[in-house]
Amino acid sequence: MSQLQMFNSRSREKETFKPINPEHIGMYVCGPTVYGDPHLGHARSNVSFDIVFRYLQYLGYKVRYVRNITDVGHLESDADEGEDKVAKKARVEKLEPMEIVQRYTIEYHDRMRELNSLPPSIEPSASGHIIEQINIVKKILDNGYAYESNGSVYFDVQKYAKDFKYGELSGKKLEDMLEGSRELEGQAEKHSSVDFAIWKKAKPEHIMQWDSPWGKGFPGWHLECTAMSTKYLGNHFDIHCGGMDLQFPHHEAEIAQNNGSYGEEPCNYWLHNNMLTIEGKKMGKSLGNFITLKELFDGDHKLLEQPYHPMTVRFFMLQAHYRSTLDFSNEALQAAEKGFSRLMKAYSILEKTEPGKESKSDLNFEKFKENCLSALNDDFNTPVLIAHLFEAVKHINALDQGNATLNEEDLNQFRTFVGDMLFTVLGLKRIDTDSNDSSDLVDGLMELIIDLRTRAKQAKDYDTADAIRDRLTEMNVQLKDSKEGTSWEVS
RNA sequence: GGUCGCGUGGCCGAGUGGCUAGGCAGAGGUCUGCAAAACCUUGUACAGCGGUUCGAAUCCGCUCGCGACCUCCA
Repeated sequence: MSQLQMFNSRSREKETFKPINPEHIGMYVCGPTVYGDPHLGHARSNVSFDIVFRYLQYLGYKVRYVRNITDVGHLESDADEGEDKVAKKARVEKLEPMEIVQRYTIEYHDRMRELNSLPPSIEPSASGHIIEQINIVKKILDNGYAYESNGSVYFDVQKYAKDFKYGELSGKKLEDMLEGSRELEGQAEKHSSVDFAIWKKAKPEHIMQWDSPWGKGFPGWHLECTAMSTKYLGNHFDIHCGGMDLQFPHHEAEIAQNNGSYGEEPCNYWLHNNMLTIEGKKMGKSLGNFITLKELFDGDHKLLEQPYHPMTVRFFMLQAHYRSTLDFSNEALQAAEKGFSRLMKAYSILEKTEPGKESKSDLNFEKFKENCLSALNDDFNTPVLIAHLFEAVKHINALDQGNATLNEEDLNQFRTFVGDMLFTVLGLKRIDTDSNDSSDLVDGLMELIIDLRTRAKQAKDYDTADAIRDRLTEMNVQLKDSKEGTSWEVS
């Protein structure tokens, strides 16, 4: 059996995963800044690392999954200038900042639940860890890697770079960064353009501010993750995840802060998911082409031809590798919708399949299982896993059509394993599209209609039979004739 | 401008020196009164030009095209 390998952004290589503790794993994911509706990009990141969480658990590890809520400190525009995102939204909406935070945190949770992502073990918020953040600032100051300037505290990148390596994660060279930048006239708070704020002085009118040794202020954006990851996972843990766009400056700053305060890097493995594109362009706030999950699920956006079920969206994302860019289009999502439906129908058949006396099938279960797990072990390669599961669909259909049989033991292990892959690891779940969610009355009426049509057919009154079918089609009710009889589905 | 990545069949998307990716669409078939659905079978490919090699979509070089980060974003 292959070992779990993951692509470590830190080394730019796939590495065999070796946990710090043989049983327990610490995993930190950069969560959302809760100042707006969760969008497709949030879903991609969330689903990508939900798979990591799920698979590690499937392998038997006990995983502490910490994912933060950023509710203060994340500034608009330039790294250390501009307004706090949450505060700005609060001003625009004429609400308390914490009302904004509450609203969008709930939105995020609701959407992620619809995507069937598991909640993290701990979900700390930045504003709830001000004391911890102040303590880290103190440590960094004590170690000499930061300086106070006019009530703010800045990380001294050039001094830090003398003792540690800076820029390795994102492949940046400090000289290049210094060369390419110019000092801002009259804004000499920062000694250098490459320095970043770890504590920011608050203007009197700033709504969110706390007392600190340096006066009233608020923490720098990068600091929260250092404070909360070290608090809940220790100074050095296993896996840190986030979007590729966070690699610089956010994660680079985290490494610097961790080194600058505790003298060691935060984690062994850095995992980054790639961006989602819309018509080949990155989806982004500034481009105005982002689609919120609510719009996607409701079909309420000018780019959308129809609503897409959260499970379709999840499956669509899992059909691409998390480190590849994924291009969004109606065509691609509709293809995913059909493929997903086929996969789920096959599992339903597998559930109902009766065991035979002996096994007569082309299925090589051990090989199939190994293929599936090898795919996951190869840096969580869900598209390859899904390809193998579609191979299983062929075997399942063969069982259904009597072209193959499995004895009870073989059938059970096959069914259990396929179910584990689909539901436990990939986190998919079935969509009820057939008569399951309709009322007894509708079921009864449909039974009556189908019976009348069947009688018409038996009497060779095809005009009536076709009229019934056409009228139902107009109402989006599809009749499906088969040897066993006629069933129906709302399309 | 600097740094990095990508270009696979009608569409999406794996693979990364020789061995079928897969899904959707298309084509053919089974079933059916017909159709749909379902199931089975199946064609088309590695941006271009050179090079390395017994052999390259896969390695190297160049060209073209696209994108990302460097500035808020998952």
